[in-house]
Amino acid sequence: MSVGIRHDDLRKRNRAMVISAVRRAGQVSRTDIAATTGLSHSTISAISADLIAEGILTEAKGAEAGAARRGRPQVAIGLNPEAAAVVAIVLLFNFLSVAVVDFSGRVIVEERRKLSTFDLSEDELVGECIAMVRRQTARREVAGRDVLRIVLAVQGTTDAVGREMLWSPITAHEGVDFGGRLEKAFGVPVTVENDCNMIAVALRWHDPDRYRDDFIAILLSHGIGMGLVLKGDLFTGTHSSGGEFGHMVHRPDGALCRCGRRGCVEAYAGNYAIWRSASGASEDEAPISDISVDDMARLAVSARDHDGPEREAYQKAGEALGYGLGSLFALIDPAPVAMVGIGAAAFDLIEPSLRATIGLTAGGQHSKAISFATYADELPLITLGCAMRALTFIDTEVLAVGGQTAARGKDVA
Amino acid sequence: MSVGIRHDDLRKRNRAMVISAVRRAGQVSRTDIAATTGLSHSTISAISADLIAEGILTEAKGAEAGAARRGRPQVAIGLNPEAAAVVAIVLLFNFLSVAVVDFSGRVIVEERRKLSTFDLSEDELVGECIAMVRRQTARREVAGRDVLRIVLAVQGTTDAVGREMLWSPITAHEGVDFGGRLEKAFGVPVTVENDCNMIAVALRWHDPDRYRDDFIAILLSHGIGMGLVLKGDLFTGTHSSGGEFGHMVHRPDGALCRCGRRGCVEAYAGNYAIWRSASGASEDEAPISDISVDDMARLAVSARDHDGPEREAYQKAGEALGYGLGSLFALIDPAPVAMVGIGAAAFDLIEPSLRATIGLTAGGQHSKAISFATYADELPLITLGCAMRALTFIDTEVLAVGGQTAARGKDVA
DNA sequence: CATATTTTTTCGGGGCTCGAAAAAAAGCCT
DNA sequence: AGGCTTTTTTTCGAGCCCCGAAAAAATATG
Repeated sequence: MSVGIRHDDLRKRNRAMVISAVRRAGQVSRTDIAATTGLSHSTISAISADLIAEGILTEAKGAEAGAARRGRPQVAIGLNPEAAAVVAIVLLFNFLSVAVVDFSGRVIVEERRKLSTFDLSEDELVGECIAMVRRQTARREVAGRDVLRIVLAVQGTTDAVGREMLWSPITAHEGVDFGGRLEKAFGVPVTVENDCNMIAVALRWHDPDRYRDDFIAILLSHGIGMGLVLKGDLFTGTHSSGGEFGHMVHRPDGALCRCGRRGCVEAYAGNYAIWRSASGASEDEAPISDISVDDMARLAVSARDHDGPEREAYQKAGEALGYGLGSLFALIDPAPVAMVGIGAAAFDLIEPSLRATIGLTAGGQHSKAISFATYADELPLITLGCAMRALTFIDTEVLAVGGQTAARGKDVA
Repeated sequence: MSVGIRHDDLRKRNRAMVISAVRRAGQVSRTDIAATTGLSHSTISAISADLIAEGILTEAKGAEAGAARRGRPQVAIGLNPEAAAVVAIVLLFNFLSVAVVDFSGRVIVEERRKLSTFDLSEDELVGECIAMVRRQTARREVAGRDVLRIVLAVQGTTDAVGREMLWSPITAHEGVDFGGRLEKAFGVPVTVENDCNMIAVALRWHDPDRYRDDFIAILLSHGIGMGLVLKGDLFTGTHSSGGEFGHMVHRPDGALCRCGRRGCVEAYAGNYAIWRSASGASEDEAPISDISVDDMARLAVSARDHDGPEREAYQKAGEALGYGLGSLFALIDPAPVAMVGIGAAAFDLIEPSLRATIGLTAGGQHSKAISFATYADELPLITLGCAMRALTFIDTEVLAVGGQTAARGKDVA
């Protein structure tokens, strides 16, 4: 807002522009970069020469597209996979995974493991993360790679600056400073992010045509989470990761929610809520926490098979989601929706009542035009989101250091 | 996202930075500008010399602050009031006002008038606006001023680019192209904005300490509107002005709303809803539209005087607003709230149930810390918002033309 | 093998910001 | 009163950066 733009910022920004153009396109010619950035050919030539000299980009001479057009052929520029590496940590209920990703976004090594998150002390929880990162970065496939950044995604709320996990359903501990503790352990910048926000980030890279400037990712699992991209930017709260769609109020004084309050969307549409409803239990009954993916899959099969409380439970979930989305759309206007997670595998059971309900709301005008897509497995998306977030951070920091100094360390060797 | 930053944009941006620094501060020295923008003294000196030469800024030699400090005294720089003028049009239910405002933000002339908006044809509605603008800009106080921009605020939804009024409670006509038609009439850029959004813009200028980066303005009048500022930017929907807080769903299948749907917040908290509820009418009864400000004032007096349906009606309104805010806060985190309009004059009747209710929601954690302020009269705020929006537009356009060309027309004479 | 075509690099020019030094405009002190 | 100190503002040269035009490079075509 108040900070002016210095003369040397200019190069910085334009370098960032070039890197991000290459990251988006994969392989591009200088001419194309000039076209998409609006900068002149001479500028692009100078900047890309620098970036190649610094080992950030590479000319891909092999594998000519062979368009066999007249004139000097374009030379494709791509990201140098060895320019850097990042670590993506995903911490969910009873589950931890770590992936090491190269500068071009390819996963080099990965580990996934179950663990009882709720039984661990705060130190143990952080320690498990650190241990797995150490184990994976020590593998020989990673040897020689410079890990420049770590991003950890966790269920629950995080602070807006990515330092702490404020609250999470995976543990009773609150305000865990994952950022600080991982930074101390590894000496590289670390941010902590909400899992659904990372899903949203991932979708943009996964399918940029569908998920461009405005869309919604809703995670249907034990709880209900949301990641929101508006006007091209990830939406976060003013202090926290925000976007607690699952805790918008569906019915005042309604069903008991895992959060201890009543009537939240999640208290109707979370796995535990569907399960509770299907089993005929009272809405006042405390949510249970150990419903497996297989349990939910069987429940869906049963609901598809015959009419009954199971089917009705899904229908109620659809209603809650429909009213919630209706209210959300009243605020932001309708946008494409991605349904992610095990609940998305039962979206056929949810969709009819969801669409019917959303049509009753102001935000759901043109409800037929609202498009839903489903992604049953959230983990790959969360990992991808973490990786891309880490990489784009680097993209705008490599540039900052770059230029004359070229003090990126590893390249000197 | 994709557009690079050219070399000549640099001056443009820094000129804009200087102008906006002056607009915020009113009267500032070059040294202060250098401090707030982070640019060097030499740059500020050069830019401010240009802007003064172009008649955009002026040195205020008179009225020395007289701090009597040692050293060369600062010379205060301010906006040149005669550099330009803008027009603020406010179109509400049965009401129209036009103000002409100078470059420094002072109102030069103003007219307010009642008219039966609902009985007018589309052409008449636009015609009334044009006529009043012509009348006011023709007054001798405005003589010689160059009107560079017009902003019209209207109740209801507008499109995100500020061209059309999409829907409004003040008329049955939809999709009225106020932007295009006013531009044709006056030959200057025109944008159409939502009234509550302009209230939010105004609050930032009215009380920048309280309303800085994140806050909510809620208009409590016949209907319920909202203007939202998040992370320093006015929040709008993806396609429309968005922020239809009044049409978030409070109770599924609940009270009949003016919009024809059921259970909206507005159907409990709008004037017509409070009136309906206080008069003991069914929630299914069609909303009436002719409740005067005086009627509502009397209703509030009666509610304060004795327990009964009047008081209960306000309490229900507070509940609806509380659940609505709770859901909103779940998405964006709590933020300061401004209650605006005639309903704000009865906020004492609403507040207890509102606070109690919001405390029941996930978004309402720390509900005691949420601060409310009230502004009973919305019109001055809407006018101020339009004016400031128009002026800040000019600030970033004057600069674009400025520089060597100096083709700002009027100055040449 | 010369020509046409397209991409990329080179080169000079014009702008912009910055830091340092100079100039300007006071108050302070002897 | 006059020189000194302090603070603000302007001036000036240096260093970058981007752009446009022209040159160079690399390939298909005839």
